[in-house]
Amino acid sequence: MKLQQLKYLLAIVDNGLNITAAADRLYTSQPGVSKQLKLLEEELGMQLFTRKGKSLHGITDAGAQIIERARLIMQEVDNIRSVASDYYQEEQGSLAIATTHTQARYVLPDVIREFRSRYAKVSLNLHQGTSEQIADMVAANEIDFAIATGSRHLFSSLLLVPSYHWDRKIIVPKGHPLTRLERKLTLHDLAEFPLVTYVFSFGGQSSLKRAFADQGLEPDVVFTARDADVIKTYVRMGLGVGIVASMAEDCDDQKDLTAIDAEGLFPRSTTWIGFRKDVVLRRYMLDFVQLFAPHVTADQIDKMRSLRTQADIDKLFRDTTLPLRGGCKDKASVEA
Amino acid sequence: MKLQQLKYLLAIVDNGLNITAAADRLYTSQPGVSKQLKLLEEELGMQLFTRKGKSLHGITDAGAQIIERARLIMQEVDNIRSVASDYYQEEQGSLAIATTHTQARYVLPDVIREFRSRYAKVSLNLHQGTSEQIADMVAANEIDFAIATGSRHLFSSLLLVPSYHWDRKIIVPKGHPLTRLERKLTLHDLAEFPLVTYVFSFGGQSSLKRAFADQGLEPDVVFTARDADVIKTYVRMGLGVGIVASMAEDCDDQKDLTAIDAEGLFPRSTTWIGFRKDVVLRRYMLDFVQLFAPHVTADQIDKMRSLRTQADIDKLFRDTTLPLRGGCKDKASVEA
DNA sequence: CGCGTTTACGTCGTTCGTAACGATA
DNA sequence: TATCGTTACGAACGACGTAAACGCG
Repeated sequence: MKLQQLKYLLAIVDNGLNITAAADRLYTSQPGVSKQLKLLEEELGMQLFTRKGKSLHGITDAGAQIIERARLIMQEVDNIRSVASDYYQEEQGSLAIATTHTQARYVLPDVIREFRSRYAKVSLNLHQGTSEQIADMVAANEIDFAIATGSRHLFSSLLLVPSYHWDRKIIVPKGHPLTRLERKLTLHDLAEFPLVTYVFSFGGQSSLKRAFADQGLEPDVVFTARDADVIKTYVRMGLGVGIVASMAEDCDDQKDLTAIDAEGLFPRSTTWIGFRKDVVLRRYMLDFVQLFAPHVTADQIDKMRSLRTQADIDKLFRDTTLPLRGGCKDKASVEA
Repeated sequence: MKLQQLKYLLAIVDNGLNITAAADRLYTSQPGVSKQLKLLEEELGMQLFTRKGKSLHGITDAGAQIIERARLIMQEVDNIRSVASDYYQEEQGSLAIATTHTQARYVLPDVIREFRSRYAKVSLNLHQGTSEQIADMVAANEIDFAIATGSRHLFSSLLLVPSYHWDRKIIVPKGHPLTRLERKLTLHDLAEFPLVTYVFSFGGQSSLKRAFADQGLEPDVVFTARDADVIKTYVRMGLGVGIVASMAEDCDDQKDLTAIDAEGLFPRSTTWIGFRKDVVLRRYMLDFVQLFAPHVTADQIDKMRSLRTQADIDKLFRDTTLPLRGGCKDKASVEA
């Protein structure tokens, strides 16, 4: 048995049992891949795949178990390389992050600026998508970190570190009736207006819709989008009242928009950063987590290296209070 | 990186960082091993070992992590072979069992006879030793199953399946005063006589000594041995009263010895069979467990394949009542 | 006949064992 | 000088890629 045979095996599986496609992906010749598979099957004394003529057509029961273990092996091979690289070239490597628009647009810029200044040689890859798309990238082992809100059920193969809380903000054009409200805004007030908010992808059941329903209200959602910038654009057009994540409030918006704090109106959300249980975290990766979730102590970061279950993580952060993230830092002008 | 390099690496570590010894163990040349280590270190870009002159003298920090992962990889390689072998040659393989004398001499013969008749082609290796020696064999990954009583703290890397309970039996020469006792035997009665029993290797603190101490008694242990046959021999010589595991009562003993049930005098013991968490169990191994612990159902056996923590095992057997093992099957004659 | 796999074969790089050399205590 | 590791080198082996054949739809 050779590591290369296992690598080829996984490539075949990951390319729909098409040896030619696997060979292309591996930048090698098709007969070579074919031969190594044959050799592996001969050594193990069994067929890993069922055949239909010459083509591979399915995976045998034992084959499935073997493939699973082969994945584990290749993962550990990567981990060995990681440990070694971390040792002799702390500063070099790559970091792939998958996240949603809100994080990528409003939260990560500061984090990434700081990270880049510290690790100029680490190449960064930011992948953006819905929670489901992020989960797919996780499953394909294409990313190092996933950052999202809620949707924990989609990410059971990751360890999730809770990073911060956030509330919603109501975005309206300047001079909108809601800005003249003397008292605290209520859901009833909101239900009076057409609403513009996120496509309900995160959190499964929309916590937003439920908040209205709990008060017997049915909101008039006239438009949904996946990102706050689009929502704001339509709010500017007067299409309706925007409901966005508090981080999505931009200081620049204040020229023509007013953000109203919606703290308490909707359940508070928690954003987490997650990484695969079975992957070695390099130094710069740990530092990234700490930059993203600054409340995490150096001690906690070091302990994370060895933890392998979500229960361990939960225990580690049990007594930690998460920060609450707002949007525009210039508080005075927001109030004005 | 090649699997062979990892294999060589582990051989070096397991032979006290002596490359020559590792090469001998691997049935290959010393320069070959040396070279592959060099290549591995070059590929990883770091030293796995510290050197003193040319000799290896220690393991670097990162090296230790890498060695650990290499072990995992080689284990999974073995597991892949196991899965394959189980698939195409159910009947062939080997089975190494480490256990104490009592099991090997009195309990396993029946189990192994049955096992051999079912799997004639599986080569059996029975290793005998104290709990500590068994633990060493487990650590060296030399055995498939460990069977012992108590001593759970020594076997945290194994999953332990509780198999049966047993009490002690008191062994005396025929016509001994204790055989003429009209009432139930007590510890006070026993404390009157010199005692012959096991070396206190299993269970750490001797539960036997404690039982006496709890009643303010100090037993006069005149002789200890590691196995019941030796104890019986000395009981026959009139050295003292023997205290042995109930399984150690042999029907043949009745010619010149009398066994007295000591149920209730000492805490009941539980014998378990354990296997490494990280090893694939082959069909014949599962069958062996079932032969050894017949109260385990086929369903439970199948589930064991996927369980990986002791808590899972405990849960699986929570509602199972263990059998109580005695010695000589011919009850009537024992009473006589 | 197109698609995908297997077979055949020449080339090239790697591994292996032997033998000689080097370093250490 | 005994022990242990490295270097050197020729032989054997294995992996790779190209070209051609095969089997299936």
